[in-house]
Amino acid sequence: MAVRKTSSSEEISQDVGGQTVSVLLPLPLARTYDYFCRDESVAQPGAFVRVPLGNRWTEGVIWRNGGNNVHGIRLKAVGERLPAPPMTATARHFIEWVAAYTMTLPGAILRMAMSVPEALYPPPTVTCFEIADDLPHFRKTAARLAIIDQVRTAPLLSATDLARGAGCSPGVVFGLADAGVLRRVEITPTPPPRPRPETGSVNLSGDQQATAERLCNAVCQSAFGVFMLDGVTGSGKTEVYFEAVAAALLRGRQVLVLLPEIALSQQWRQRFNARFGAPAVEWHSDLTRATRREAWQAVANGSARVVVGARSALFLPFRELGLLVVDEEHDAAYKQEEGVIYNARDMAVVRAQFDKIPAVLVSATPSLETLTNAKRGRYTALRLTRRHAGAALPAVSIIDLRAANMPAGRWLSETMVKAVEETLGKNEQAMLYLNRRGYAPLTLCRACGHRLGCPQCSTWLVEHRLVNRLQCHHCGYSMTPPGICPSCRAEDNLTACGPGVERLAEEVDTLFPTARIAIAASDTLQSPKAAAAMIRRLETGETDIVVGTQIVAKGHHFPMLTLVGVIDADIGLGGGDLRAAERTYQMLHQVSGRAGRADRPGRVAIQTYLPDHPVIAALANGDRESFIRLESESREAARMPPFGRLAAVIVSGTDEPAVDRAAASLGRTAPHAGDTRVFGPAPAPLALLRGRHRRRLLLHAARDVAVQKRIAAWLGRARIPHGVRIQIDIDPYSFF
DNA sequence: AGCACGCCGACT
DNA sequence: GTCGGCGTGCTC
Repeated sequence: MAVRKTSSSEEISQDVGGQTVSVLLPLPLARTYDYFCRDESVAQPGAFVRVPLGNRWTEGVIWRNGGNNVHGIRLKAVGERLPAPPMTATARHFIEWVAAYTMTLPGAILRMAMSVPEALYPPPTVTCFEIADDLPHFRKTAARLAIIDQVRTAPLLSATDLARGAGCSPGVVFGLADAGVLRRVEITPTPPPRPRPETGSVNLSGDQQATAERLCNAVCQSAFGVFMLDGVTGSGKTEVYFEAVAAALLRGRQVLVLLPEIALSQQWRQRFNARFGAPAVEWHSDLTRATRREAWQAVANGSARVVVGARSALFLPFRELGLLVVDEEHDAAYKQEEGVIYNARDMAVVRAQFDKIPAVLVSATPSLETLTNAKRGRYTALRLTRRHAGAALPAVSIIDLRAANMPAGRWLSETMVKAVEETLGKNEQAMLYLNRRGYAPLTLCRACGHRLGCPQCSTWLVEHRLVNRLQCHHCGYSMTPPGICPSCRAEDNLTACGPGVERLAEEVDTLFPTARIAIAASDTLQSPKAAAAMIRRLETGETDIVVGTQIVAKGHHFPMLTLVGVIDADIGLGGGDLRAAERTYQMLHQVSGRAGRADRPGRVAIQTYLPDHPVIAALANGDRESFIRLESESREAARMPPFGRLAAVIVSGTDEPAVDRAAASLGRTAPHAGDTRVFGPAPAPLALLRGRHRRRLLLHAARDVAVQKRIAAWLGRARIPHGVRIQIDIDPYSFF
């Protein structure tokens, strides 16, 4: 068989032996690219391969045998097959499904599944040391003896680790190795320790036990099914689903637990370690490159049995997934708003369906979507209604700010101040919740009324006094607060408007000068270490009052924390957001759950100008059911999700008139079938973001309409000018 | 996503 | 006279 050499050595003509394969590349390309494959053993669908592309090389996945019948292109040959285990057919179908659903290119989804390209190659080895068989004579120094002692107690450690343990420099280790006392051994990364299902099993109450058994049965049947685990704060939801995790482990299956904010889940980790005697493998964006590679490989080779991760963990290369848990399933953090726009909770259900395994959606305040699916019988509802150890739910009181006559620049009403005083008087702790970072959300000029906005986004700059900056919370922009008004040049007339947690802490400090106050916000607790330290100070009683944003609402229990004060319950209730009421309810319910967990009864005080709002009323009466019914009825009447479907088409670009023209043109050609309507174009939630102007069209359809087809047909007719980008957001969340 | 090619401003 | 800015276009 003649191989015709071409100009480039990897190019090859199609008429020689071997076969053509379609390779999906982790790039935003419209379709798979064809390559020539000489070796039958390489041409396996799912195999990770290295292929030439232009003048470079890239990794990809053989998507199928046989090509696209491209004409006039000289196919290049697959370079090599990579040693990573091949992608399962299930994973490939999942990628295609997500691409079709989100209306993005399959390559963009594959990129999420191949986020660590170096993990496709053999892991680098680490040089470790053990004692040589025949010890030569050598000079015995204190440091050398300390190292030898280390090697005897813990063999096969790296030079760095041995040196750290012996309290000397790694050079000593190399010296001993050169002297023939130690032998070098090349070690591949040690697999993560295995969680043991039998380690710390706990005594579950009757209804906890019954619920756990339902989940365990589902795990053992290895069939698709979705469970809504709906339980009040403190009802032991985590312990219950841990039993299902144990069941999956016993059956030799992998488990994925999704958490909305993994970096701040110290308490979850502690509970997992206590129950299983080993940590879960973590996956989130803050991992270092090396840790990411190890984690990816551990998942792919099966040594990672339980993974706890943020939404992107859904695209890890599990081979034998047996259970998928979405904790805090209602949390908006599951919605990815940039790049590929998807909701990890919904995609988790789809992945469970492809893998034929149970998915458990866990929350104390399930989303209306999940509640409705349970009501329709698509999901199995499991409810835990009792707080364990008999802890009572906190008493909720409403503070009507209309009657409080709040002086300007003050945000704690007299009633709230008294509640904090009483709490501190009993040597208990208080949490004041205000979902606004920084010192003040707005800076304005008293002389001319000018407001300081971000030059690249349609947002106000937020003052962060602790770091003396004005910051945009949507792009990286920040500036030093100017002494004069940029508009009218008036001096010393810029004034902070409204409170953020920093300003609230200032007020608290003047009111309670002896109290020890902590500020907890995502920007004051950037690292998991800082967060852990803040939590520890609360646990040990070194903090009396914590002033925090939603970061404090997540599941931490502090036995001495008995008062939760909500400073402004009305943030987020205004505006036209479809889920404003639902989200506010979920947030305030969650933060309320921080009050009084052990034997001390908790109380919650909520400041509001809208005491009659259904959300506030539901919180005051502890009546979730009527709130949900009301919310559900109003959504159903408007045919809004989950009783109808929404999809947003976002038109963006730097050239504002061009964006407007493109958006208007899409508006004119929009589909208006009987069951479909398009609203807009209107300025998008952020009309200017990072220098790009944004317009939005909103497609509203009946629940059974495949909106993707409608949108594809609509956009297929449109001519989109250069420089204008179209993004599609199926099931949009944010409406501001 | 990279990376190259291509046409207009400040340097040796 | 060149070096280089990033705009647009292609990669089997």
